[in-house]
Amino acid sequence: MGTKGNINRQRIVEAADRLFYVRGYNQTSFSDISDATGLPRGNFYYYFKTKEDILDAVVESRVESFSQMLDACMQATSDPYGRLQAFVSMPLQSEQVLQYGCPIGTLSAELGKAQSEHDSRVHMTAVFDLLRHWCVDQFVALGVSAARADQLAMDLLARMQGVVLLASVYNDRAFLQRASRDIQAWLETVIKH
Amino acid sequence: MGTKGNINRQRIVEAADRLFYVRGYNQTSFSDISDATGLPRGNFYYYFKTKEDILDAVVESRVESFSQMLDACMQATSDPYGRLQAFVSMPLQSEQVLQYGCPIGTLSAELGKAQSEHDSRVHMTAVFDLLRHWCVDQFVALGVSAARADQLAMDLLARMQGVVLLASVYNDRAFLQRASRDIQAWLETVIKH
DNA sequence: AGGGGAGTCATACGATTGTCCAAAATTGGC
DNA sequence: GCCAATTTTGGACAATCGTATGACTCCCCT
Repeated sequence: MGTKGNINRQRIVEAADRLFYVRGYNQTSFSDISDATGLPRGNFYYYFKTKEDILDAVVESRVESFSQMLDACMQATSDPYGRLQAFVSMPLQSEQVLQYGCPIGTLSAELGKAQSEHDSRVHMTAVFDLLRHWCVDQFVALGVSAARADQLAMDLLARMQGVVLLASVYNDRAFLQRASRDIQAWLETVIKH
Repeated sequence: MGTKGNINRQRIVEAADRLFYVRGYNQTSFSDISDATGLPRGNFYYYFKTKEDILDAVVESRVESFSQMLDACMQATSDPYGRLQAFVSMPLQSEQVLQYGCPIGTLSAELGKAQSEHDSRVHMTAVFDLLRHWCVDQFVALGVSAARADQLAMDLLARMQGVVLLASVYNDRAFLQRASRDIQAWLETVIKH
């Protein structure tokens, strides 16, 4: 197993991840990734047979990235309510969210459009499922029933997605902060049911 | 002024509108619009100098379309609260929302990505501004202060966007219906402040 | 030390992209 | 029914897209 090989593969995935986020998947060409990495285009096909394979690797990378962030929320406190609070405040700590929106939401919206063949929606539900199940776990730990916990998790994700979308459309940092506080306040009222 | 000219121009805009919604702006080619309309590609450039000009016309068309829908909400009842309820239930009546998401939200997410030159974000804020100001008017008519009305309008739009996004990601009609009812319930608690 | 696989690189392919143009066809005013 | 303006048409354009290939270099293993 080549050690340098995985290094280049990782560089490709990292550059593609950033470019897919900033410019979108369809608007990112192999030349763009080539320019960003310094690697010739022909080299990509040693690691990935097709562009969609790169997308798969990027999605996998984002799953890993969000998984680490959830771990950080877990280690912040042992209180499930505090963990959810930390989760809600997470978009506030990203500088790029206001410019390019949510990495999951915008990519899902893009891949939700009709392609020629593959229905890529399956990919992004994986990332959303990660967050969804984690939220369900927190709500269940707070004594909520499983069915109700799933409803609350969906509501929470929907509210965060909507807030980030509108904040990025209007480039409105103040709204992002205020709406995040409102979500946290809503969480508080929901817990003491 | 040619009468047939405007007919063809309208056909182009209608086909582009549908294709931009179903397949996305960047993924829609001139050939696609040509196939959908039966008009040769060369004819497009008599009415539009560039592809972005077609996008402008499509956005203008969507503004008109949403404006008519708001008028329908206005004529449904004279009660501002009932009008807002009708507005919230609007995504429920669209069959395609579950498949392709919100026509405004998804296009905004796509155009919010970094292009080479033009910052097209200005276009979509126009459509969101239409809904935003209309909601503000309804809240003000209910006796809410202007500043608070704008906050409520942003909250309402954000919640609807988030619900539609997650519902389309999971293709979950039941969630779309339940979450819409929750938004309407939230509206009720907000009004009697 | 040299054979072989892992990894790199330049180049090229056919298809498609947005753009443009110069005729042909159509139209309306007189 | 003629002429000028408007509209239509089909093809050509340079560029770029994702894909593919084959020769090249490097390094490890026996």
